[in-house]
Amino acid sequence: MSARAVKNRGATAPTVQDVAAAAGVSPMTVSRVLSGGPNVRPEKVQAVMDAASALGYRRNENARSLRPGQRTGLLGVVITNVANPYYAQVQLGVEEIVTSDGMRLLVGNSGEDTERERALVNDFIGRKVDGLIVVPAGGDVAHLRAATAAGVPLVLASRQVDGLDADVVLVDDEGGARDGTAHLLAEGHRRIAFLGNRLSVFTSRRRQEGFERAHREAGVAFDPALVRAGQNDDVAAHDVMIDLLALDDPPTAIFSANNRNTVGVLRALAEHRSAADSMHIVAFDDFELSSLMPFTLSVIEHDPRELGRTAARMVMSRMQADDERESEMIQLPTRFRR
Amino acid sequence: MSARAVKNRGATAPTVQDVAAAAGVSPMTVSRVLSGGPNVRPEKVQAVMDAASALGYRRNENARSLRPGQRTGLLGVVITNVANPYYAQVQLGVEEIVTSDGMRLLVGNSGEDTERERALVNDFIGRKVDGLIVVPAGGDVAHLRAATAAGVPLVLASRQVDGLDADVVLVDDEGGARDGTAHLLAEGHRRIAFLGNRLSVFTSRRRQEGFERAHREAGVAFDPALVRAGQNDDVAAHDVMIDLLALDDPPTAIFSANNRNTVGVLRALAEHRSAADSMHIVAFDDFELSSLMPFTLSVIEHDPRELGRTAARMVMSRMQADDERESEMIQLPTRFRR
DNA sequence: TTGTACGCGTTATCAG
DNA sequence: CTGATAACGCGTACAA
Repeated sequence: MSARAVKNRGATAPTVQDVAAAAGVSPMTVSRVLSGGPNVRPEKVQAVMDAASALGYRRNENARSLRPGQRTGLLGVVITNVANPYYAQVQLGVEEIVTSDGMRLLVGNSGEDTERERALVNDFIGRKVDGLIVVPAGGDVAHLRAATAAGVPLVLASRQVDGLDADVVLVDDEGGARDGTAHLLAEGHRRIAFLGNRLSVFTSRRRQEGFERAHREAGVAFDPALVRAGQNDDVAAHDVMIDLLALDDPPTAIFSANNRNTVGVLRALAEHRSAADSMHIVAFDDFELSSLMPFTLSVIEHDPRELGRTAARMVMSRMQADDERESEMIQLPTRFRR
Repeated sequence: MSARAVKNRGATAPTVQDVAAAAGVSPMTVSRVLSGGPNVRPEKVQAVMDAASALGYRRNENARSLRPGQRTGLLGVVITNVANPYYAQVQLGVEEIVTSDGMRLLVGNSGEDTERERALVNDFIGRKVDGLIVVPAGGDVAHLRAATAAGVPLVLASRQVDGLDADVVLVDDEGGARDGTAHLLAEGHRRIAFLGNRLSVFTSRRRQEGFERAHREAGVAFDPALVRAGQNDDVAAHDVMIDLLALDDPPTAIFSANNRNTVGVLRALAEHRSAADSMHIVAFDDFELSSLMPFTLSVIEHDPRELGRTAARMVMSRMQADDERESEMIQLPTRFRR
């Protein structure tokens, strides 16, 4: 059978009208049957079912959602970086929850770009999503405020945004970073480098605060020259790490604030085995096979999938028409693993 | 400002009508302006723009797509496992291409379950996606055939399906597996274990064929007791690997057919350091930090993101109304890295 | 250059 | 229990 034989490009999809005609009933009866509506004679139900499957009828969800009071069953998810395994897990957690209600995911990648995030959010609103889960890139939040104003339930994931009243689910960034740093300090390290994203990224700021708090609590001053915030990917982190190793007085331990930085740090250390042997690394975000790494590596674990699930539950609970609760904040725990 | 103050749950979103009224023109003029249509007096254009932004108007894409000849701008993507970093990359590649045309991704996770795949595909068709990219779970393909019959361009990614006439983009599974296995044989290994997914999974079958071909070409018989196909995740692979290590005559090398099995293999070897030291592992699918693993590990690399890009290009080129080409198959190369 | 009328596919309402 | 009618928001065809 050739491609041509089975294609059907021009053919318009069958509609309720077609099914109705084939079943010898009115479109309304078809609609009733397919929506599981009551009060239809069994024989007609059968006729409709037969006609529908014979014609390969599938309800046009877009037309359906046009009617007032109908949901689209779409959830918009805007993520800063889908390729980051961490966020892939978040996406999976979200899907896991909403799929049981027959909802579908409209997924967009912002690439940490506020402008792209704005475009995605606006597009999703235009597609009448029933809710939005956003990992905000930061910067201007007018589009997020607009979403809320448009009555679309919004949940922020991983990152909080100033001046925006919305539900948010976070990881205990500061506490986790504090614990990890405290561990290094307790081991006697006094020159601990910090590698993280730029300070405008919520999680990085919080993790840096935890790093600083641990120092304060231990009564140890940290060297600002060892604090490097601004690496968005592993390549940049690698270069910064090489820099640090070249210092006259290099760090004896590393605190890496996220998995992109960790990858760069480890790659750099692999090129400097001698330095690596005495180096203790504490990494925020666990990653697959981290325990097999040939380094002294401890991780601050947390559960991205659970974060996705939590965000999904929050947004779904907001979809109740009569929901009027104040916005809430949920913080998920971290766990230090030596 | 409290949550309540800014929410607007009941308010219906502004429509062309509202914008028209505010701008003092007819709805048609609004539509023209927003679609970039020609022949509208500049002052009215301005009035419409102002009114639209003042009201926070966003075109209802669902209503728009209802009109004949209009696209939804949606692309359905069905993946077997979003949490697998490999497929996360595929998703990213797809998005990268289609986003430049303003298209959005409807993403679903089938979890290797044909039934869930069917539900997703049917739902996506009902949402009038302009195209579909599916990593098929295998088994019954009636729903995929139905998609094609409904005129929805379909591209299979990673895996081929028998008896279905559709575009497909694959990795050179057999060639890659053959190369990797040949390398082990050339090194003198004679007892090479194979760990892969169940045989009904297209890629695993092809990779196993490559494994066997390399043996035939080298004139070496492989021990069927060392061929273990059926592990879907790293836990199962770990257990199988432990089994293999316990054999009286254990393998001296491992061929792992995918990244899930590789993770399990490495975890098991980490528990048996002595066995690990003499073991050479060849793994299909590269993974982050693979080069830092404290094992003799070679990988068969390929580019999942490029696979996603290719699939996206294929499906987009099929969206031309007059497309009548026969379906095609593109196979992406692999590269062996010692 | 601008406006009116209609229909896309669906379902709520109401009459029968 | 069933069907006719209308309307959801938008864009095309046609009229002005």
